[in-house]
Amino acid sequence: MGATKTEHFTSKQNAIATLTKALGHPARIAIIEYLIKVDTCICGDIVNKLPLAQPTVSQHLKELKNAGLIKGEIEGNSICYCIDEKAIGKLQNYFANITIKLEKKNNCC
Amino acid sequence: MGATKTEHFTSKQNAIATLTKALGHPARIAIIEYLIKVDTCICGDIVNKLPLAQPTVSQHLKELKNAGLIKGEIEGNSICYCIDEKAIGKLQNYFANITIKLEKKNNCC
DNA sequence: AATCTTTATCGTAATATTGCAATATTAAAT
DNA sequence: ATTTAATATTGCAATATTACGATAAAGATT
Repeated sequence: MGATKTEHFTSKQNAIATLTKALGHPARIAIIEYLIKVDTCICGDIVNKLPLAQPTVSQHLKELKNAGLIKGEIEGNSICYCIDEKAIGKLQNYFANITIKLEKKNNCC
Repeated sequence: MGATKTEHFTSKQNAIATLTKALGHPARIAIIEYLIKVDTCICGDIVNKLPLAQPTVSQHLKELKNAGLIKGEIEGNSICYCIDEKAIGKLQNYFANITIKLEKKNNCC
């Protein structure tokens, strides 16, 4: 095997898993953090900021985009990638909700 | 290759990526949600609640535990797994922080 | 138009993940 | 002491991910 059995889970569960999976790599966390740090969205130097080869960075960006975490357009020979607030919002909401539920719960461990 | 170059990223970035990676699978999301739903922590029937074979569930539980998202002990022939609030707290904090930073930022896309 | 600069894609090797059958383990129940 | 019931481990096949060199694409610069 090796393929995730997504069809057996709810669409909500798959949606969250898609987002968390996309963030499940330090390079992609670093990309997100860099996008937050820079003032504008134009960040053509993102490759130089990461300890990875250019094709690798490009691939990570693609995965973040596929997951809906970043949006952006190619602008000439530079690029404009931004964080998609909606995706981050979903995650924030999800974990805030879990936290609330955990507070009401009596964990034995 | 195929191995993540963790050594090139900060320990904070790796820490978050470890947590998100562990949640990057719908089965593990489903496990977390089930642990929240059940009243007590004793949830020996978790295998029956998931559309996966017992060894697969066991493996997912192990990964969640390795990532620090759940804690628990074996109690005889049943098991007591709980969510580790600290790990969820870290994630909640992380995304809440990003949300705040994004609000202050002017995204162009 | 030729060159430069930047990002994307292709191809591929190394490694990791997913899933499960078979088996082991471990403690409770009989 | 056996059996039962539940979880863990092992081994393995299928698939996915990670990383990068080589190359392509596409607009900017000269």
